[in-house]
Amino acid sequence: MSDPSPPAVSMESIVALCKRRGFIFQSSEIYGGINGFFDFGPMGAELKKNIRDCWWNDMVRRRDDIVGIETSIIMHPRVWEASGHVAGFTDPLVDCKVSKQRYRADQLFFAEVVVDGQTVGYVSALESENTADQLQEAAESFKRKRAIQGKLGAVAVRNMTEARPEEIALIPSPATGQPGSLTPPRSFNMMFQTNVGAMSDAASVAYLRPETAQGMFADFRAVVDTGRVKLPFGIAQIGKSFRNEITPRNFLFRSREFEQMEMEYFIHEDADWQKCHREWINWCKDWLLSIGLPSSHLSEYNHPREKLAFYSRGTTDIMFRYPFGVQELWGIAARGDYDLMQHEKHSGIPQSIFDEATKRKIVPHVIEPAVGVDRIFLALLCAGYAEEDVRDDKGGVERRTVLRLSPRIAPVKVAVFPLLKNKPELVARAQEIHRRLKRKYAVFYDESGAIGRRYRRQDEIGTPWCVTIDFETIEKDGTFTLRDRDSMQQTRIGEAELFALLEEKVY
RNA sequence: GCGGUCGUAGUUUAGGGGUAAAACCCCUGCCUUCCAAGCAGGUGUCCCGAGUUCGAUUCUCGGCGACCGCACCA
Repeated sequence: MSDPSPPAVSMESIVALCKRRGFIFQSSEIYGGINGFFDFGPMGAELKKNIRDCWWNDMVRRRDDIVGIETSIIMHPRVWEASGHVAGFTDPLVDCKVSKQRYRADQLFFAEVVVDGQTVGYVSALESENTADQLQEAAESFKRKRAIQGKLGAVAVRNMTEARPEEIALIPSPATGQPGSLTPPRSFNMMFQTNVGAMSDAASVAYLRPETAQGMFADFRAVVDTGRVKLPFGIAQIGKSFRNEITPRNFLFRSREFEQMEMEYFIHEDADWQKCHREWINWCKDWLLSIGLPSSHLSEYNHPREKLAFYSRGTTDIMFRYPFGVQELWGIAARGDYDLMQHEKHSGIPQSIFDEATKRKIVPHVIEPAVGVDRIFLALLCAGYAEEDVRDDKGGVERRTVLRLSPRIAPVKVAVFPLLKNKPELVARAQEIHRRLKRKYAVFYDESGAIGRRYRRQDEIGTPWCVTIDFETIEKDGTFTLRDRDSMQQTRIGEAELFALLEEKVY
C-alpha cells in the first residue's frame, strides 16, 4: 500500500477480529473480566510465540555477541531498591478534593506571596514553559486583589513534593483558585507487592518485576564469569513484567501484565556510545520491517535532554502510528553505567570487569533496547488489518477482511484444502500433504464449506498461502493450486517448490 | 482516580415488568471441479449481586466490565 494515509482502521474492528478469530480474549471473562489483563487465544498464542522466536533468533542465536538468559519474576527486594524502583517507581499525586482533579506533585508548582518580608498567602500553577512568570503574575494579582500595601518579593518556585505539611492547606488548587482542597502528595507505587514465605510481614515483602532489565544487571557478574563473553557484548531476555497501572487503556497497549523483550548491550566506558546507540536504533527499525511493519507507520522520537530519566544519557523511542495515536513501541536508552554502579553500591559486590585492551578494571556502559511483545502484537494487527472490496466473476462487489501478516510471524503459514470434501481421493491426498507440512510448519487443514469461504477464513487470521488439492493433482502431475492471500492470485505449484518457498519466506 | 455513554447468542442488532428474536458466524448431512453459493437440520444469549414486586433480563442501588474525555503513563 503506497497511500501515505490509508483510511484509519478502528480499534473496535480489530478488537472484534481478535475475539472472533481467537487472538485475544479478555482475562477471566466468565467472572466479569479483570481490567488490564488479557488472554491469548489459539491464534494469538501462535502469533506471540512467533514474535518472540523471531526476536530471539535474530537477537541471540544469529549473533555471536549476545547471550540469552531467563531470570525470575520475583527477585530480592533490594534489587528494586538499588534500581530506584521502590523509591522512584512512584508518582506522588495530589488530589483536589473539590474539583476532583489529580496532579502529579512534581508538576504542580506553588510559591509564597511575600510582601515586605511577610508571607501573606500562596499561589499555584501547573508546570509550563514559564511557570515562574505565571507564579509571579499570580502573586501580583493576589496582592492587588487584596489591596495589600508594600513591596512584593520575587517568588520562590517550589513544587508540591517540597511543600511543608502546614503549607498544604494554604496552597490554592489550580482548578478552583481556592486553598484548602489539596491533599498531601500520596505515593502510588506501580509495583505489585506480594509476600514470600508463609508469614506476611514487612520482612517478607517482595515485588513482581516491573521490568526484566534488572535481571540482566543482577546476573551480570555470573554471565561474565561463565558465559565466555568479551566487550562489547549483550545479555538478552524475554519475559513477563507487571505494573499496577492506574488506568490501563487502549486494548493491549497498556496492560498490567505484559511481556518484554529487553537486551542490555555492554560497551567499554570509553566507547562511542552515541554511535552504538544509533546502530541499535537502526537494528531495531530493520527488525520491525523484517516482521512486516510498514515504515510508513514508524517514526523516531528523541527524548529532550531535560525530560530524560535521571539515569539516561539519551533515549530514542521508535514510535508506531496506532489507530489511537502515535505511541511508543521500542525504547532505546543509553543508560551509562548507572545500573551496574547502583548494584555495586547496594550489593557491595564489584561489577567491574578486567579490560584486556587497556589493562584496567572498568564498569561497562550500557545501551538498552526494550520493547513490549504485546505492543508489537498490537502494531502488527493494526498495520495488517484491512477491509477491502473484492470484485467477483459476476461483477458484484464483496467486502473481505484480511490480515496482512508477514509469513515470518503469521500464526498459520499454509492452509491445505481438498477442493471437494465428498471425494475421498482428494481428501486423502490433502491430508497426506498436510501431514508432511506440519512436521515443520504451523499449517491448517480445512475441508468444510465452499472453497471461497475457506479462503476467507484464512484471510482473517493472516495465513499467507492456501493450497487446494484438485483432480489435476491426482490425475496429472501432482501440482496443486497455491493461492496468495494479498493478491488472491492462484498459481500451480508442486510440493518441492512449496517447501522451497516456505524455506525462503519463513525464517 | 474523576466525569459521560453503555452492557441481550461468537458477532451485529431488535425487543420488552409475565422466562426472548433476527441476520451473519459456527457444527452436522446432502450437494458443489477454485473466492463468504444452495437445501435440510443443530448448538448457543439477557454482565454479577442486592432491593422493589405475586413475578425483574426490563425499574432502583451497588459492583464488575467496555468505550470516550480529563488526569496519569519511573
